[in-house]
Amino acid sequence: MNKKIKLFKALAHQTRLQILCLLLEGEMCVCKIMAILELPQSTASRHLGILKNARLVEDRRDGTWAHYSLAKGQNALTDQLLAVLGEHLPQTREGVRDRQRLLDILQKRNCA
Amino acid sequence: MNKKIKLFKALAHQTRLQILCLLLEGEMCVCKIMAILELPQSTASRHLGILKNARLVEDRRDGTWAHYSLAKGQNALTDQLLAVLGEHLPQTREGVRDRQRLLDILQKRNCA
DNA sequence: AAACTTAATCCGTTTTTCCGGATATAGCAA
DNA sequence: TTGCTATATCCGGAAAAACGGATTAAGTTT
Repeated sequence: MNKKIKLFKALAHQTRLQILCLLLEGEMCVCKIMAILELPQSTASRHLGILKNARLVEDRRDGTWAHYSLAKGQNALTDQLLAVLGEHLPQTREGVRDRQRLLDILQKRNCA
Repeated sequence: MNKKIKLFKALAHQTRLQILCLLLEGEMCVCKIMAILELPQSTASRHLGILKNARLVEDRRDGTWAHYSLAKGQNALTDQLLAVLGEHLPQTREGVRDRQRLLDILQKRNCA
């Protein structure tokens, strides 16, 4: 499929925008994203796969863990879109709520 | 539906990106878009309706004609996205081809 | 090795989107 | 009025996307 279309299709889903919004805070593993967004494991993994396939995120493997982060600096269009999203997503209702849940989970687990 | 999601869903289709790319050249009526993109009338109208519903374009009526144009200055997110698109779409293979077809049609019809 | 953990993929089902001919609406022209 | 043009909407079917439990794969721990 056309690269640009794949990119915009990847952005056209509530859950995936929420994942990108979380990743604005930094690298995150699949299990944390599942916990914060209350997603079944297969659903979280599938959405991350779509984002990765669209080159919006990239993953780093560490044993059984997969850490995802925003794919900045790879492509001008992607960078510009991520910048625009970074300006608007955190303000949304979902953005604020999800960031609070991230804090809650970090506290409970007592880790960075 | 969520406003932002509707916006990104509207962008997630090849034909609609082509329409936006054409509108970067200025206001355009439905029949010209049909002709350039070789779309059935109902298909062209439907895609324009989706773009309008997402507040990416707006229409101006003049008798039986409907003239569509980019909806700039209405919303910060939309403006930023249109700016990004304006920077990237015209360079694409489809963008170049469609602009040429626009010129061809303007010549044939011998009008501005 | 056996048990456990993390994550990707598979698969059948549901939901959403897309398509375009047919129809409806409204303005214009003869 | 009658006919013509431009556009929107309707409708039934096709295609694509999303869903989540089940399975698989790979790494870790005991």
